Amino acid sequence: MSPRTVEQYEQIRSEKRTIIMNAAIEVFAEKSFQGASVSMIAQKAGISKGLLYNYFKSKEELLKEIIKNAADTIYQYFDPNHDGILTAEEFFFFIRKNFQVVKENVNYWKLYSALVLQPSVLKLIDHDFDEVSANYIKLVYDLFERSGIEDVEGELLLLTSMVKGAIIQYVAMPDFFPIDKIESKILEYYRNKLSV
Amino acid sequence: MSPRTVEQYEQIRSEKRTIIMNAAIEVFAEKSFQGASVSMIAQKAGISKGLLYNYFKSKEELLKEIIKNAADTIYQYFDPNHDGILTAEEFFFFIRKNFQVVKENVNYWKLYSALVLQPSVLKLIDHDFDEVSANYIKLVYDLFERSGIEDVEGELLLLTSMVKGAIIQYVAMPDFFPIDKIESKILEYYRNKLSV
Amino acid sequence: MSPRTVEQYEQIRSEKRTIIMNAAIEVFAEKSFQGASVSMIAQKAGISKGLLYNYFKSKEELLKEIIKNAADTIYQYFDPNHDGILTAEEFFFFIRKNFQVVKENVNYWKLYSALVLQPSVLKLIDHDFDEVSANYIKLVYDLFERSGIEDVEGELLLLTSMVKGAIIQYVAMPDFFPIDKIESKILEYYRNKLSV
Amino acid sequence: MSPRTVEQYEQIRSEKRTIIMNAAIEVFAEKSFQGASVSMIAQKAGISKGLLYNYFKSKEELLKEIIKNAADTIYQYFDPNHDGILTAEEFFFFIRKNFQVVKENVNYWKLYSALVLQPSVLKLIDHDFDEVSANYIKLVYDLFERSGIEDVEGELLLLTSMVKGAIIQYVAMPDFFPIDKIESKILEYYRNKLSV
DNA sequence: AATGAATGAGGTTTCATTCAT
DNA sequence: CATGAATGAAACCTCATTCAT
Repeated sequence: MSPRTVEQYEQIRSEKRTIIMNAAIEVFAEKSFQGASVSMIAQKAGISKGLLYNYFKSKEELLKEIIKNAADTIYQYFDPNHDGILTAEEFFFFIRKNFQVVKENVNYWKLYSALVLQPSVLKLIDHDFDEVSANYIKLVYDLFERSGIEDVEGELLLLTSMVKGAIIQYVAMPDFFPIDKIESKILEYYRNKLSV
Repeated sequence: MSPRTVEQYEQIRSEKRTIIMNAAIEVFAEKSFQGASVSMIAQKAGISKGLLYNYFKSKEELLKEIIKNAADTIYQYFDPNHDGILTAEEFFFFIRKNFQVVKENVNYWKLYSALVLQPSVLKLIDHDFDEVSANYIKLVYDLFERSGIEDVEGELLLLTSMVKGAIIQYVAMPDFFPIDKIESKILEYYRNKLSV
Repeated sequence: MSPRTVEQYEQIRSEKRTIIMNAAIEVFAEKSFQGASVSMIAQKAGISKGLLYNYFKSKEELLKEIIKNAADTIYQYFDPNHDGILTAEEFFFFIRKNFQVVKENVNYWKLYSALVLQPSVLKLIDHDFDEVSANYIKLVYDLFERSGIEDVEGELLLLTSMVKGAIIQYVAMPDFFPIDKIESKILEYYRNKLSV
Repeated sequence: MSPRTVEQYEQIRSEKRTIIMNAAIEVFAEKSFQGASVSMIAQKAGISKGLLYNYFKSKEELLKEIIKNAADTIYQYFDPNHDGILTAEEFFFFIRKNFQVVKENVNYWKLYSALVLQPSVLKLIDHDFDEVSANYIKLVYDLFERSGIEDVEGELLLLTSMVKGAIIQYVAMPDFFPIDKIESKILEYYRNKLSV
């Protein structure tokens, strides 16, 4: 009958936050940020609307936290060794990792892809990850240059287009789009280009 | 002040419909279907809410009509000569036309791209165009096969990914993404493949 | 069947605004700003909650408009002739007018008196009227000085206290507090002081 | 670590009750009864919401207890010697005490003044003190009569108005309103009237 | 005695849609 | 054809209160 300890409370909060955020990712992905209601999210999370507001001070805040949380997770995956050099091997690893992360978080990426197209919501979210992303692009740029590729900028555009196009088609129809096949195809393309 | 003829009336109606639909495309693209209010659309179209409902019986209907109308327009562009054969030249024309259409209707494609990611809204709209699209893919398939390309399916996946990836990046940031450059790059890629 | 003219719409809006504001004054006076719900106000005004928001963009805004509107009305009563001189006669008239205005707008003054005690709400409202009020006090100050009153500041404090005390007691219990009697008493007090 | 005695427990409870009530007075004065949340009060008291409900069974109950507690305290100050006679000296003492009590409990009086204007909340609270108050008025009435004052009722109205007006102005702006000056002024007024 | 997670009713606000004019 | 006032359902959010620990 003694009251819960601070640790117990913290664990409850942390676990419930995760439950809510996961529920929200699902509903946002299905209905879009604006189309999803807080009631739906609470219901999917198995809690009352009121409690959701105990954990997140608004629907907007909930979205921000989801993005922030995902960004933090992805940082870890992609933070390259900071020697400033990206080898061809690392590049292939990066591509594969990229697809793996998407496959493991389809709903998150669906949500994120929709946000990218929605300026009015996009401006709500932090863009810390943009910098990491830009750094990575820079490393790939250097790799392409070192590998004797002529039109480096064009090749980078092609890379981002292929990858983003594959991801968008996959998250739009995860049960039908053959993501593994396109992944192989992209890797194959670069195997030739980077003439390992 | 002679009374207007039936034709005149119909033309007026048709023009106003277009004005409303264009306003709606803009607002939908900016705010998403759910985030856009009928008031905003009416205001942007320069008419009253009531009149909007005179032309479209609901917000949903308005969306459907936009999609249908765009599909009709695009039919015209892409309906190939029905001889069942797509030449390499026609293929290149098709790619170029594709990008041109996107560049001329950025907001429409932004809206459409967002819809593709939103199953709950997507199911509202007609999918007549899907068939045309599938036919076209079939023609490209045949062309690739005829051209001695080995992994035809993989190559098709790569094509749709590159194009969709380019489009999505462009509509997300039309002022910054170098769409012409990626267009050239894609064309170049197929110039090699199709060994014209 | 022809649509309403702009004038007709303006009249409707103007009349309904007044109806809503009057309903709100009553409910605010009875329940306080925070204790009054928009539903109550709409019900008392005989309209739907939604319509209220067509006229006032928030409950706060409604309060502000009430205060502003009242201030404007009261300006007219009290704007003195701008010769910068207040005669004893004018002073008596001012006191009487003051009480009359309160008696004719009990609920408004009840609301206003409560607001004065509530800093968190008070800061929402404009204080344009404060200046007019300060000017008036200045004129009374001069009158008292001209009339040979010794402790002018003390006498001013006494004046505002008597008047405000009378008003507060009256608005708290309008059916029981003998406002006319206290009014006479105050006037009598100054008749002696100003030895007309 | 000997177990606490019943007395110790009760003292602890009593002290905590006081802490909570003081916190509540502050928050009620700042935000009004309806605008203050139980969370704010608990936070200001430095305890949890749950514990607050251990001491007071509802927000309403907390308000009632505050009023009751204050009334009890004030009884002590003002319960006159029960000989049924109020001397002029005692009257002056009463006035001074009155202002002193207000100055020492600004927030309580601010809260109380706001309540007086709010019938819907006012009816929640006990009005035991009203009787004491009425008795006191009676004693003052007698004093005025004995002192040869002509319009006794009018003079009583003036008295309550002056005092309440001074208090209300003071509690509305305690840092600016010169309460000591108006206190002297009122005392002076009665020194003349009661021709001591 | 003490905590804060949890609820649910009810508050404020928005908006698709209808309708009198 | 055209207006915008009006509605009502449903959205977001708050908060007094309860309860397991």
